[in-house]
Amino acid sequence: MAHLPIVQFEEQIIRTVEDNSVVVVIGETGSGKSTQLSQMLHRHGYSKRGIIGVTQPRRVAAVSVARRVAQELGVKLGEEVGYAIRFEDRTSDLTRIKYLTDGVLLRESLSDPELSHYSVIILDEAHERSLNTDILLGLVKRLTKLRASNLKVLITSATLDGEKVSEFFSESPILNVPGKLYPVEVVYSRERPISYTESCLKTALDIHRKEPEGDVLIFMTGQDDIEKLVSKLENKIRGLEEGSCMDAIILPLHGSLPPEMQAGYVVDSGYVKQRQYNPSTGMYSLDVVQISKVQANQRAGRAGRTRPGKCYRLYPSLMYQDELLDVTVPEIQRTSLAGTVLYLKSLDLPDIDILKFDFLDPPSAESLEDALKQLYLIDAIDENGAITSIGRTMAELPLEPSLSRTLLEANENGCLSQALTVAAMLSAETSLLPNRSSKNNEKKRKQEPVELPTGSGYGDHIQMLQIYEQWDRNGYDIRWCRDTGLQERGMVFVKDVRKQLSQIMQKIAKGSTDVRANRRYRESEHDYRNLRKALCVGYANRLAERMIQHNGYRTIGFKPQLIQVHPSSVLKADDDGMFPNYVVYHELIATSRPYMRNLCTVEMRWVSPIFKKLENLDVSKLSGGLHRDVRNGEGKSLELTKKENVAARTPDDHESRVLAARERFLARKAQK
DNA sequence: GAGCACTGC
Repeated sequence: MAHLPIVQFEEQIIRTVEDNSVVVVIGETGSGKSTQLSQMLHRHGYSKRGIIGVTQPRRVAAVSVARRVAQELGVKLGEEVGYAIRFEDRTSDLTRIKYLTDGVLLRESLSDPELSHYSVIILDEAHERSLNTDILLGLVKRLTKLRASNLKVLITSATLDGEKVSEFFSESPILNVPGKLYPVEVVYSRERPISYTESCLKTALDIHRKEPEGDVLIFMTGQDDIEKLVSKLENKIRGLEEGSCMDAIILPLHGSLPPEMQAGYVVDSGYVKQRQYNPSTGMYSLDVVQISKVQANQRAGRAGRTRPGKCYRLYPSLMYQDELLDVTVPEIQRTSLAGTVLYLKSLDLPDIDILKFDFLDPPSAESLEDALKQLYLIDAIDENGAITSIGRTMAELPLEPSLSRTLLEANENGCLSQALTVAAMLSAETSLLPNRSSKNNEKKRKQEPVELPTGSGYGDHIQMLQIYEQWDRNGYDIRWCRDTGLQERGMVFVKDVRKQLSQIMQKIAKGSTDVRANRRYRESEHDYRNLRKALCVGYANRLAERMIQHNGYRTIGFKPQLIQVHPSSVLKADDDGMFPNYVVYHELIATSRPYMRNLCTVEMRWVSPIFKKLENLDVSKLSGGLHRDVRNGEGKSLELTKKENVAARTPDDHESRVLAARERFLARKAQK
């Protein structure tokens, strides 16, 4: 510990914390800030009146840092030093230093908005600007005013961008702690890369042949490119003259492969694949974009962890200086905010105007209005933007709003156990299903793979339900997952999520519900009608309508977009080559084309309430009066038209009602 | 024959 650079600053740090309620600590990799700050404050008595909480963006970090600190203090993990991550709370009444993911701290603040158990909150790795960290920054800022006398806040960041955070916390002091990196020499390319994979290949081979021995770490944008480069490198290295240079081992490193690597050389392509959300179309896209200067410096830093290193940037230094953004666009500006807005609404902050919530980097008004619109469509807020009792209950569930809403509806519907399974399966996100085209899978397995259910023609949600039920029938045997090619780790995660959701739902429903996974399939229900109905209510903000005489769909409720069924979907066209008229989708994603991923067929008659709601939608009212003064009159006349229309309807004729509502909706759209 | 980068409750 004594060798960590931060230790020599202890006195200065404590003095600054004593005099200020917020302190920004800039410390590069290896400074020891994650393990030492908490211990320093503990030594100086800050853990006497409350817990010292340290947040981390990732679970592994929370666990490993807690373990280290417990070891350094010579205490048993879970006693004075503990951690809390989803599914795992290793703290006790003795705990004085608590490491936790920032998601867990957000959950805690739902039941304890002033975070009164804590005397100190350290937001670690704030430079990563994860969505949860950004929400916490805003909440903690409020707390420093509410609890000025008994709360200390430390924000740590690895970059030199501390001024902005300091400004946000009304000019709080910034402390700089040097890191423990070895020098890294940066080499730029003379020209911009034409094909960055080709440049990677060439540079890696050059390093291998000409530079002294060492490991090479290459930063690329995706699994596909990585796998291609690995096979190309293998071929080239094999082709090199024997004895002309050292042998090389080539290892792919991406999402599904856990280990962290040190390196002597870094090759930085200058690009990253980034996911971003477009609030006007409701669509995500995955784009290869230039990295920021911060990212470039972090990549270079990876060369200097264990000894001096070298970083090859496959782009000219002018491009670094003039084109790369200083910092990465924070996640809060790249994601759908429905969940975030619902969370904030459920906190009942006195300054209710979500559009004016104090974010370090505020998301666009458009993005917030999109979130409000979506929440309105699924009944989480009313037409004035106030949170409903449904919305309150939804916020208690660790799910995105559409799935929370589905669970509540399913609970009314008598199909909760099924909905729990679907919600848990979708929480796993990274595809659990075997990739049919993957050559490896087919070669590896000698015997015929076990056939998986295909959703009975109702789509991917139903397929997920059927798969999980089949696993249940097989006694949750992990070998069954292996035989069917399902992701084993992923399925275990689903089981954990399902258990957690079941417990919360039982609490909400006061224990009167049956959440057993095997409850439904023993009965004779084959059309999954109630479940699909519940999904239609939960996904009211994600509805698509098939175009006439056409197999493409049009999104409803967004700027209309032509979208296709994703090729990975189990939903196939019927015997006439047609898809169903209406579907709800889990996600819109533009890759080579705009696609809907994970869909469920719904019936026309269930869709009419959605059109009705869209018809009544007035975003200016939802956003708590932002434009209310200007549009007041217009809003009133619209109310009248709506009532007349309701009166004129024949209640029985569902189809014509849907069509009429749809027509009005489209007409209104065209007027705008 | 077209594909999903990370992470979290």
